[in-house]
Amino acid sequence: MAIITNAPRGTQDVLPSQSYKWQYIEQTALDIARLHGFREIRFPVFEHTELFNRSVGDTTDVVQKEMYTFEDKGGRSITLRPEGTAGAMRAILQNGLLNDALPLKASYLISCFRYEKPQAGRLREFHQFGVEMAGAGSYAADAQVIALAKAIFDALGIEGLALELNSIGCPTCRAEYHKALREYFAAHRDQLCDTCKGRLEKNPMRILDCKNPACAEIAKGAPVVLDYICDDCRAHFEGLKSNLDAMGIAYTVNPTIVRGLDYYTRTVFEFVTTGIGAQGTVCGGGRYDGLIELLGGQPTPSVGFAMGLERLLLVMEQQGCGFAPEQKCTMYIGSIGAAAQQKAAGLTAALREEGFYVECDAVGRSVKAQMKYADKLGAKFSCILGDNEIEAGKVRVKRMDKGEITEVALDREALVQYIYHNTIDEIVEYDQETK
RNA sequence: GUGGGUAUAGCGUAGUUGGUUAACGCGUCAGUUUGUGGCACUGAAGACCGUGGGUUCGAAUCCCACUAUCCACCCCA
Repeated sequence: MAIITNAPRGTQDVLPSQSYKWQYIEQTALDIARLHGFREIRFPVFEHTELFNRSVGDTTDVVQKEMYTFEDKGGRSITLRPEGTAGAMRAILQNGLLNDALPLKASYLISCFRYEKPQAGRLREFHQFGVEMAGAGSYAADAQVIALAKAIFDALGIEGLALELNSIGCPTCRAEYHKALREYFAAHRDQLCDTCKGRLEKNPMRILDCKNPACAEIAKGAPVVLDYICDDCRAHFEGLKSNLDAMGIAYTVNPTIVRGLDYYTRTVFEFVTTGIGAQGTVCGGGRYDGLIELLGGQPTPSVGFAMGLERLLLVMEQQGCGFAPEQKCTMYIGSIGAAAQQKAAGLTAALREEGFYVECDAVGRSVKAQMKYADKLGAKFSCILGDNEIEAGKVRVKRMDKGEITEVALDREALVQYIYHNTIDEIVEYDQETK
């Protein structure tokens, strides 16, 4: 079969047999966030390019080489969102949401686009769940946001994610630190890799993150941010740590976490795993106290995180986590002949109104083939309607797992009663299991 | 952007000293006597062997290029 074209590079289809996993993850994240007071916000897939240049930072890799940017027919420069925070914050500002009681708490479930080389856990179109908490500058807000991420992982049954924490200070003390770093690395300039030589001027903190063995070795002796942050930033960081301790959330301080987006200040954190390949960051976030002001609003401190849904799914599959199982067909109503087909269609519609998942023949198959199909659907019950049944007003309903056949009156209420009585045991069992 | 692996029906695979109709499993569809699934059996559909060049009498098989995909670097979720 000749297909016109394949899906674009780095994109992925989610097939009907897999979509329930996505629905489960999405619903769980949304629900848990709701318990923490975060309500969903939706905003455009594309924004003015300027928004990302300004907020994400025009020296970052994301902006410099990974954005899907194009000119629309009105001559505007438009960019497919490479992340969620910029758009969410823009929407929050534009709609005046910060005029209500603060903090403003919002969650989002979005697709993002980055022109990168695809790899395990890295796609060109990928999906994120994230939250923003604006108007709360306290370390307590950081702790709550981190606790929410943790709660979502727990609810999904994910284990063993390591929380790594760092503070990169505020713009004032970070300038001090940059200076110290430049001095240190300048002394080792010859041993640095080429990219790091470039980073020396633009963003020396990135050198700390370099995987090149030579750079990593030099970085070991480099000044540590935490030694340079100002008293306020230090107090914030210490407060966060003790708050996490109080909540029983384990973490390690990792001074090399830097984050690739410019808007971060003070707290930065990641939840990482080693089980799904090289792209082990499942969730990343931090504080961005200057972002709203940068976008033209009043100075408003904010925190948030984003988690990669594809990576979350990889971790869950790797760990054998359960997903809410797909709903199986409750009843298959087969038929022989046109009159019976009509009757079956009517009954099917009626039982669907009752909230049952019911199927009937749409192909015109033989009785035997219809039964096979019912079996493939995993139908709990089946029956076959023909002239005899219509005349007698009764139908033989088969319970597929046991093969038992019961004669039931051919009407909506009788069938509902039958289904109810034959599934009540399972409902009770299920309730007991979930208690 | 830089490396390395891979590319044969929907899925998973076989197919080397290059030689006629490209094989197998799963899946799909139909049937195995009259209106009842799972097992078994029979049969059918389904492949321009990634694309384009080249070598050769002859290429799924050898060579080159391209593309896609996977993994890693990089970057990040």
